Parts: sequence; C-alpha cells; structure tokens
Amino acid sequence: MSQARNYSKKREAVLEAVRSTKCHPGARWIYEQVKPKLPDISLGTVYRNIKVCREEGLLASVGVVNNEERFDGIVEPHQHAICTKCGSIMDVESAAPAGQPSLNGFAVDNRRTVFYGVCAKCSGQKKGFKGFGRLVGRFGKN
Amino acid sequence: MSQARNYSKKREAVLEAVRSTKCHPGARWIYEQVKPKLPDISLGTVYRNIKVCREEGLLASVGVVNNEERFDGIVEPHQHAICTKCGSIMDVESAAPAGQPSLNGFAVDNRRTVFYGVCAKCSGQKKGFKGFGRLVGRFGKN
DNA sequence: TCAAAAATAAGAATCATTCTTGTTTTTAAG
DNA sequence: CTTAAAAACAAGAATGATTCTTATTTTTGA
Repeated sequence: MSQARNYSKKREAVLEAVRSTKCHPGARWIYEQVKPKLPDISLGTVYRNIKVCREEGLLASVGVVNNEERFDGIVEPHQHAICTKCGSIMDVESAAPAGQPSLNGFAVDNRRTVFYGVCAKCSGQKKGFKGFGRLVGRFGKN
Repeated sequence: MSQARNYSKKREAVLEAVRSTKCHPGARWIYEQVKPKLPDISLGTVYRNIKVCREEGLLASVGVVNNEERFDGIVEPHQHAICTKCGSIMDVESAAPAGQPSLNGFAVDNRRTVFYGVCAKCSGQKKGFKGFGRLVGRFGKN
C-alpha cells in the first residue's frame, strides 16, 4: 500500500519489493526485482530510496550477512534468525521485549536480537539429522 | 595470556590487542595497535589471524558498525550497546539469556542482542540534556 | 510559464575485506 | 645436523557493496 507522502514510482517500487517478500532482501535483490518492471532504474536509486525509506521509518535494517546489508518491510519490533550456512533470514515470533531501558546514561532507542544457527533446510540435508542439540518449543520471554 | 596452541608472535599480538581493550575494535585499529611493536606486520595478517582466532573461539564478532566489523576478546555470551552517533560499543551487564531454543527446525547456536542508542558522551554534550525519553535503571531479564 | 527543488542515471570513487603470489619461518622426520 | 613439507607471512592486486559526483530529467508551486 502507498504512503501518505507522494512517492515517485521508483521509490514506491523499491518499498513494495521489500514489503512483498519475507526473504529480508539486500539492495541487489531489490534492484533485480524492480528492474524488469522499471528497466531504467539504477542501483544507485535503489540505495538512495532504501535510505529515504529508512529515514521515514518505512524500512528497517536487519543486519549484515556476508557483507551485504539486509532489509525488512516490517518495522514493528521483532526478532530474526539467521542461518550461518545459507544466509537466509527468518522472522522469529516471540514476546516483544519490554520498553527501552537505559544504562549509565546510554539512551536506548532500539534493540535487536538475532539468533544465529542452521536453518531446517541446511541442517536437514540428511533426513532425520538431529545434530546441534536443538531444543524444541516456543521462545520464552526472550 | 597465551593459549595452549603454539601461536606465532604476530598471532599472539593480534589476540592480545583485542583482549587488552574494551573498545571492541575493528581490524584497522588492531593493525595500528600492533604495528609499532611488530613493524613488519601486514593488514592481511591481522585479518587472517582474526579469522583463525574466531575459528578457535578465542575472538567473537560483535557486529558491523559503519561498514567495519568489530571484535571482542570476551567470548562468554553477553550483550552490547552501540552508539549510533559515534559508533562506540559498550558491554551491557544483564542476566544471561536462557539456553538456546529452536524454532521450526532452526537450530540456534548463538544469539546476539544489541541495543542501539546514544551514548552518554554523545547525548551529554549539553550538561543536563534529557532528551530521548530515557529510562534509568538496570535492565530486567532482557 | 518558469525557476527552484527533487529525483534520477551513469559511472567513478571509496573502502573494508579477501585473494594471489612468492618468500620466509617453523616443524618433524630421518 | 639436514631437509622437505607445512604454516605463516608481506605486498599488493582483486572484489564487491556502498557512496559520491555530475549532468540530466521530472516535479512542484508560485
């Protein structure tokens, strides 16, 4: 859906590309997604519009994986799991952490929790693989 | 202190440089730290030895700040606060999170929580500055 | 209608990191 | 003590994501 602000067609397309997927893409992926629809878009425009959208709070960074920054169209606070084998990023459903605390004068604006591990696809390359001593169940209160 | 393994002088120096500080340095800082003592060390050697030490579990990555990866000689799980103005990284004391959970077959090896905000030095540029609606007090159970 | 502001394309510049090549040092066996 | 293989290394090239620059096009508002 569009924002209140009057966005250019290209900016809308960048934003929509991120919102359309759960893969938490990087700039290159977004560019390749938008390119067929708007063939004269440049990678620089993608970067610039990611930046604008982040400044407006419409996109959030999830972190850097393999030297590439990854983004999320869901800006409500939640957590992520990153597979250290394939680099995929998944949402983690769990109780939202409490309000932002402060420590020794450090004013917290935001927090990010990331779980690192091996995704089902990567660890399940052998059927019935049970390594890593994983626990099963829902996350607690973080 | 030295490790069981027989490390080269340069590798020891890289490891020691990270361990000697609380600033959670990047490769360049480490290089500049070691260079005066071992003038014929190269930046490539710093990178390679960071990598080796990480593989051996002697160093950990804290994350990427301003496009630079930052490291920590304290590998026991703990959390960090990153100042979005100056890029400084501080340790956060708080209750250690519970054991690693699993989600839909994702085997968690490790988790990382980072608090983003403005450090006392940056926010305190005016005495008595009280912006950012900060709370004061210790962190809860995360 | 027109001037200023915003958005853009194209490609150069930056810069952290990795890789390559050839050399030096260490190790271990004989 | 040799010596050959392995490990560590320096120097600098290569890579690749991101940012910056410049000139152009589009949008906006008076």
